[in-house]
Amino acid sequence: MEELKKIVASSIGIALSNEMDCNEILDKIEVPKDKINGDFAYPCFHLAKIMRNSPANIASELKEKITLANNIKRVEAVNGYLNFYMDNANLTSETLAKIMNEKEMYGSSDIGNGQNIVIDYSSPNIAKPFHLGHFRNTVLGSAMYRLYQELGYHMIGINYLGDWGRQFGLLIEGYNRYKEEYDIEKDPLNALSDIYVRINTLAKEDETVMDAAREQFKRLEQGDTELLKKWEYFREISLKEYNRIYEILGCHFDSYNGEAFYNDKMEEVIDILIKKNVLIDSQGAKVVEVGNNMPPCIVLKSNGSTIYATRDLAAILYRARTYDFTKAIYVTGSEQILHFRQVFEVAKNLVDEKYQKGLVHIPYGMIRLKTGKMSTREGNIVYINDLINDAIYKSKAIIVQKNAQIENVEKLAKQVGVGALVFNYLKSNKLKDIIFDLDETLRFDGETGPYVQYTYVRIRSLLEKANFDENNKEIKFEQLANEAEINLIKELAQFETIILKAANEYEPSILTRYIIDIATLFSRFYNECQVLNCEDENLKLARCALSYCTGIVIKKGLAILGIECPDRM
RNA sequence: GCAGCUGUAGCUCAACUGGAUAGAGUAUUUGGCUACGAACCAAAAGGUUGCAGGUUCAAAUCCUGUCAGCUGCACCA
Repeated sequence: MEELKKIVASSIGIALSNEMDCNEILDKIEVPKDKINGDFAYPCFHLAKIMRNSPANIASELKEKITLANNIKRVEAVNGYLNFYMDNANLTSETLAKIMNEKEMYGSSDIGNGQNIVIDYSSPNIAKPFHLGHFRNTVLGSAMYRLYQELGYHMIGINYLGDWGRQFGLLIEGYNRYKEEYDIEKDPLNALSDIYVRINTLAKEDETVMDAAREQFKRLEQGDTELLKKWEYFREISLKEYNRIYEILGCHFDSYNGEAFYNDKMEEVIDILIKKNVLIDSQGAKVVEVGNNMPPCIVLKSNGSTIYATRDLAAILYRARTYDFTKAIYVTGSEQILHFRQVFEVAKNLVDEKYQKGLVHIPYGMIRLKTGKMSTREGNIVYINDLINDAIYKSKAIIVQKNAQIENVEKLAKQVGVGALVFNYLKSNKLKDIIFDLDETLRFDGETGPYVQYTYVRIRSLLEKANFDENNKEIKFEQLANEAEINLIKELAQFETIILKAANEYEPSILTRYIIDIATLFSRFYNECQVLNCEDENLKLARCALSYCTGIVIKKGLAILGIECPDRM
C-alpha cells in the first residue's frame, strides 16, 4: 500500500512540475472513507492560495496532467479532490501471494531489531484476589507485550508484585490470630484477604493491634527468619493463584521482582539525588522539585522511611542497568498519571537520556459498577475467577445448544468464554472508564470475540471441505475481482500497518477493531460469493486462498490480543 | 481552588490525528436457512458531536470560555 501511495505522490509531483516537495504531497494524501472516491485522494485546497485558483479548477487541471501508468488506472477531479483509482489486479495478487508465502509470519517485522523493552504490568498486591481492575491491566499489558514482540523487539515482562509494606505486618498478625478458622490451601487468596480485612478493622478500633502489626513488619524488615518464611509462604500461594489466571489469559512474565526486591536498592537513589543536590527539605520530608505545575515528588517521608516513588526510582535505575532498555513501559490506572509524571521527572537525575526518553506510562480508565466504585468494604468487588466461570458457563450452554455433537466442550467453552471477555476489554479506547455490566460483557453477538472466532471456524470448515492445499503456487488471484473480494483483500493488506499503529499508540483496540472489520468483510464475501459450489475451478481455488489468508490474519490478530482460535465451535 | 481524563444515535463505541453525506454494534421494525456453519447476511429508522464563541476554503478534531462526570493534588501504592 505504501508503495502505491508513493507512486501516486510522485505522479502528482510531476503534474505540479515539482513545485511541491514529494514528501509534503505524500503527507497530504489520504484514503477516502467512501470507496466510491477511489483508493487515494489528494485534497487540492491548500494549493488554492499558492496557485491563485479555485480548488476545483486546480484539481481538474491536475487531472489532465497525470499520466496513467504504474497501476494508476483512473483519476477523477471531484469537489476539489483529486481521486485516484488504482489497478487492483496487482494489489490483490501481491497481497495474497505474500500472505500465502509468509503464512503465520505475515504482519511481523523486524524494525525492533532485537532491542529490549521492559513492560511492567499486572502487578497485583499479594494476598488479594484478582479483580476486574487487574484484569484490564493484565490484558492490556499482555497485548502490548505481544504487539512489540511482533515488531521484533525483545520483551521483558515484569510483574512488579505488591509484596512489601506495612500491610504485611497486619497480615502476619491476622494470620497468627485466625489461621485455624480457614482452609488456606484450598482458597488462599480469599482466605488471606478475608483475614486482612478482619485484622484491619480490628486494628482501627484497637491501637494495641496496630502496634503489634507494626512490630511484626519491623521484625520482617530486620530479616527475622521465621517471619520471612511466612512472607515467602504468602507470596508463593498468592503467586500460584495468579499464575493459574495468567495461564488462562496466556500472558507471560520474565521477572516477578516486586517491591521487596528493591528494598535494598533505594539507598543508592537517595545518594545520587543528594549528590546531584536536588533533594530538599520540605515540611520534614525530603522531596525533589519537578516543576511543570506539579507538586514536588516525595522521596523520603518525614520519619525517614522510603515511599513508593523511591521504589519506582530504584526500579528505573535497576532496569536501565540490567536490561539496557529502549523503552520501559508501565501499565497502571489513570489515577497514577501524576505520580509517573513526577517519577519520570526525578529519574532524569538517575539515568542517561536514552533511558529517560524510553520511559512510558500507559494509563487506562477505571472499571466501575452501575452502583458506583468497587470497594472491599461495600463487598461489591467483581472477582475475576467468578467472571471467568460465568463466561465459561454461558459459552458452554450456547455451544451445546448449537452443536450437541461437539467434542472437547470444556476446552472450547474456555476459549470462547475467556476470548469474549478479553476481546471486550480490548475493544475500546483504554482511557475510557468502563461501567461493568455482566450481560454486556458476556454478549456473544455482534462485535464480539465469539463473532470473530465463529468467522474463523467457518473458514476452517470451508477449507477442509474444499481440501485446500495451502502450498499451492498456481493460484490465479486475478480472478478475484468483485467488490466484496477486493474490499476484503485491501483490508488484509493493512495488517502490518495496523500492528505498527497499535503499538506506537499503545492502543490494542486499534487491532481489535481491525479484526472485527476483517471478520465483517469476510462474512459479507462469504454471503455473496459461492466457494465450494463455484463452477469455475480457478475462481474456486482463488476464493479458497482468500479465505485461507483471512484465516491467517484473524488467527494471528487474535493471538496477539491473547485470544485463542478454536477450529470448531 | 489547581491539574489531568472523558463527553458523538436510546445504550456500548468508531471516525485514517483538520477533509467529501459523522460510521459500526446493540436495542426496535423487516427480509433472507430443503442453502459452503443463521454465534451469519441484508434493509429501514435512529445525530444541532454537552453548550457558547473563535481560527480555517474546511472543525467531532485546534484555541478561548462554560457545563457535567470521573481522577489526582505530601508522607497509601
